[in-house]
Amino acid sequence: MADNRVTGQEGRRLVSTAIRRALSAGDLVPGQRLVEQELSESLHATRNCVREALQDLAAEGLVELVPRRGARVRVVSVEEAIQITECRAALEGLCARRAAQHASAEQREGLREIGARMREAVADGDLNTYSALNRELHALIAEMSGQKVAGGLLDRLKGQMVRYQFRLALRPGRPAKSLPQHLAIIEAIVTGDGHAAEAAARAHLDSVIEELRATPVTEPTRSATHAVRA
Amino acid sequence: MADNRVTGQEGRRLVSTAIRRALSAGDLVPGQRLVEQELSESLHATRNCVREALQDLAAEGLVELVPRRGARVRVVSVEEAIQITECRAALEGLCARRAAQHASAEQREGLREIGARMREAVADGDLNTYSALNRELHALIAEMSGQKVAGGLLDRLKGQMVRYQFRLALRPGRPAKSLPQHLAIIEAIVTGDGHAAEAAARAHLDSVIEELRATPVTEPTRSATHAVRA
DNA sequence: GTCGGAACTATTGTCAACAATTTCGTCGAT
DNA sequence: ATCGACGAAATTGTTGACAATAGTTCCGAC
Repeated sequence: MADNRVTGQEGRRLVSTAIRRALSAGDLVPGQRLVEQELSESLHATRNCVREALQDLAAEGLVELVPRRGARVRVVSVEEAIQITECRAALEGLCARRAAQHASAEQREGLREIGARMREAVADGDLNTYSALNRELHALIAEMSGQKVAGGLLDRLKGQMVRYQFRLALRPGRPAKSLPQHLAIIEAIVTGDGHAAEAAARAHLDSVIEELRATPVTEPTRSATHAVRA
Repeated sequence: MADNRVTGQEGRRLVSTAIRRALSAGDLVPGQRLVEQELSESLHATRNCVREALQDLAAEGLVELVPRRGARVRVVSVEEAIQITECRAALEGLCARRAAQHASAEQREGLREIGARMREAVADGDLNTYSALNRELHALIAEMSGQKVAGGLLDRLKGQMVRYQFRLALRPGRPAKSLPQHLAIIEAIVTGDGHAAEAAARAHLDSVIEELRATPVTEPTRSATHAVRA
């Protein structure tokens, strides 16, 4: 099984997840070219696989596909990141409201637990755990709301934000600011106050927007030709 | 140029728009199979074109792509249509608010004009015109808001609703109910009252949800194999 | 008559070679 | 030195044939 090239629709999925991973790991930077042959060699897949995987990623808004000129990692400007977050505010507000309205007792208990663990993580200064809990919280709220459509849209939007989310989480003082916001969302949902839950979710993401506004402009990063690890 | 088959990325676009059109015209019903060869013949395109177009449509949520089993027109349940409309409410609320906040004087004037024409169309009982103005209004608000991301998501969501939108517009008494709602949205945006604009947009779509709830269940429509006109 | 299975058909998936296009470097003229 | 034209290399796009799979029909045994 040394150089058995991956193929078919399975390979297509493998290739796209490999690129996705490389993207969120920072191995691929925005603007970077994605050459089909290079990828097919480094990932041991057929060019066809790679091609189709790139189409999928383009449909998700992760790469930009210019005809006859190949694929690039899509550059998400700060302005666009702000707009994405505004959409997230609207959609997560919806999810929070619905979650508050009809969540089971166990689900509410689960929320409370995540809140407690978040408090702990921040107290311990454990950024990684806090970041993971953050994702877990937002995902749980989306699931609790029963809003599958909104959940799908949110996944999409978050996928396009990987770079910024990474950057924001590392900001000094960020956890101290976001923790109470998260706790407020949890409190409102547990209490069953839909209106408050929506307001809290919106307030949280408005704060993220504030943070984004203070983001230094990113240089267009034209070069950086490097491979994706298999 | 009788049977010069369309090809390439241009053909891909042509095929996908042809299918889109057939879909919203009702020539293709939910659940219907889309066989690559049939389509390539009726649309004078290569199978490759059709294949790629189908991928695009699947990415937009218009068709369902089952591996080794081909493409079908995706069936959108009433429940899902409701969820889609809830997302629309959240996103159009955002757009209305932003439009109210920073729209130019000419844009506000344009809104007012659409409102007047809507009134006329309803008074004349001209359903087609009213329906067209409806789409125009929503599109204009999205554009005025400057929210490109939200606009893109909304286009996507509306695309999945074609069948229901068609059905709802024909409902007796529907225009009489929706006209004042549309006028309220316009009024709030023209006035510059973001909060009211958001509330009005939401109220409008909540009313659409009410209407959807009163929709009879659609039969799964399994058969109906018919061609797409070129 | 019904069930199971075997051939057959219809349909999608894959590939490798070829075509077309862009990009980059080189060379010559001004 | 700068600019433009030309050509070579790199890269994407396209095609048609073939492989693999799902669906269907038909036949025979019980």
